[in-house]
Amino acid sequence: MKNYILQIFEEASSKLEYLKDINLVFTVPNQKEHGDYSSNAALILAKKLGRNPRELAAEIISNLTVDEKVISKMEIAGPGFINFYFNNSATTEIINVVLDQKENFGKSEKYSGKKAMVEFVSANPTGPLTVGHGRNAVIGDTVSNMLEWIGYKVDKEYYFNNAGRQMRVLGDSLRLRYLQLIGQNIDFPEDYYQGEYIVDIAKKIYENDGDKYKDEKAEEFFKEQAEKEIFADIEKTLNNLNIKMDYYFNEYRLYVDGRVEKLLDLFKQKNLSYEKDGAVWLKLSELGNDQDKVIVKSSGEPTYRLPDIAYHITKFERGYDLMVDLFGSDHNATYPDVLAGLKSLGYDINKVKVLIHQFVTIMDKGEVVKMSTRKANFVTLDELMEEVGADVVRYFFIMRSISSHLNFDLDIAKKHSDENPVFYLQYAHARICSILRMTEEEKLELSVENLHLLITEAEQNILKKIYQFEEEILYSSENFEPHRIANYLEELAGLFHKFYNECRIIRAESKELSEARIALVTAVKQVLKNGLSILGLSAPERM
RNA sequence: GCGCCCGUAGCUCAAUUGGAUAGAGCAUCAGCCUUCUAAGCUGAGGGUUAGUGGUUCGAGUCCACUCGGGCGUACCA
Repeated sequence: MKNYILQIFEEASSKLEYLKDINLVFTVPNQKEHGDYSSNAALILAKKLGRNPRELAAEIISNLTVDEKVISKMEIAGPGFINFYFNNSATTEIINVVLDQKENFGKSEKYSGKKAMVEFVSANPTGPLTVGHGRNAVIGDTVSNMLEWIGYKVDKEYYFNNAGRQMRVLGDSLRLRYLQLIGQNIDFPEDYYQGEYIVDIAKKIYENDGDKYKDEKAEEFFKEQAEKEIFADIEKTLNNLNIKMDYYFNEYRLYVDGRVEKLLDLFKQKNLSYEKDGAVWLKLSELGNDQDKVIVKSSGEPTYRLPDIAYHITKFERGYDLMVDLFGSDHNATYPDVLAGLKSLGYDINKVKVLIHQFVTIMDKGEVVKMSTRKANFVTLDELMEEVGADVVRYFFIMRSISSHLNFDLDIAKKHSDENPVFYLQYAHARICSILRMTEEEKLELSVENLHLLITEAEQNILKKIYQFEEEILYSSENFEPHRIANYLEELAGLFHKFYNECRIIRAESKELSEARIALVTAVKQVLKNGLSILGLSAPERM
């Protein structure tokens, strides 16, 4: 429908040159009395051209050539909006489209042929994924799905670092737990990893090999064991969340391949770095940032900036048209340095989209739970999923805009309550499945022969909503706003539930109407299913 | 101090380049199942969009300042 209006505006623009000067936007008005779609073009042009907006609106309307079978009415309203009203017979056409395209309905080709990478989770293997990581994981996976729906070929990548002090402390934490286990009296330092999972790994080693490693001096063995076990655990958690990474990228590789060293040379060569106090600094202040930052410490060890820039260079070299980085807000100070570094080397940083999501606040029994992997007072994602299920967890994490803080109330989530919005969506799907099972028994069949019978307000509202599906996905995806899809689905489910309460499907006024309504609810079912799959949720046939 | 994000109904949150009368869910109250799943539907109450000023035909949205909260502000990542 929107495309139709856009088309007639484009036709008119050959006569009205000024229509080419603005970005045409058609919105669905809040008030039903304001029509099905609305344009504010005349208002915007009025300012530009210094003319009366209502006059302009009249001029635009008189230059639009419309098919009366599609649009029943156009009118000027308020200060100069142009409102469009659609014919009922035109709206039912969407049912045929849905039934024809099935699981592809809503997809767009706009970015087909383009490659995107979404880098997310990227937690170092120092402990199980927590609820805190969950939001990152779910947003990243959903954004990946969305980009695929608008045509991108998407790779999902997990970047990690298994070197450095963090990991040494981790390895040593495991070693001490192991020694405790075989009977040695050892003080466990306070600033070591306190989590029970370390003890579990130690037990596993002990059960397999006894005290074989009691004299193991090298930290390497324990570090490797810890990393291996923790990574296996992380992958299992992601798998439980229905997330499959395409690649795991180890920062270490950047050193082995000599990329870090090469980059350092390049900065030096381009006179973008200098030495001071025994460290190497990047001239970020010359590149428009606040201050210069260290890229190699006086100890000779690079800071994260150097490998991070080198890592992003590999992304460019791998030919991605779009690179999405997803971080929690605790990283919001780091990425400008990386981007500035890339830009100084001539890379097009418009291709890099950095998404920052705000933190999850965990509420338990009315109190805020402070999270720290080191101190081990966290709730793991697995624990949460065991209590409420993966669908609920996924939904909770994307139902709010990513720039909003998210309150995760464990008490409510654990209740497995009927009030949960996920169930509302899934219930609509299950309800339709149930109806369709019964129509079979009643020997009623789907038919698109009499769709013109779908004239009630409840039916028309559903049809218009379905029309908006593709544009909603496109808008949400281009703007990286997964929560909008959840909102859309809640609205569609709501319109269906309302329809269900007002209209009979089996034993409607006529057999023809029944069969047209079967076509309608089959279409709704398909759209719900498609939307749920973008969100990575199941579409149950029974509840 | 400085940077980023946020402040909308009792609570959790929505709200297409700035658009028309700011919407949902929960909670509260009142209704709807001998008829396709009541995990549903209908109705009621609930708001100076933190505050002040500005920009304009029009501001929850943009600008300035104030207040309040989160995250940063490392030779940690």
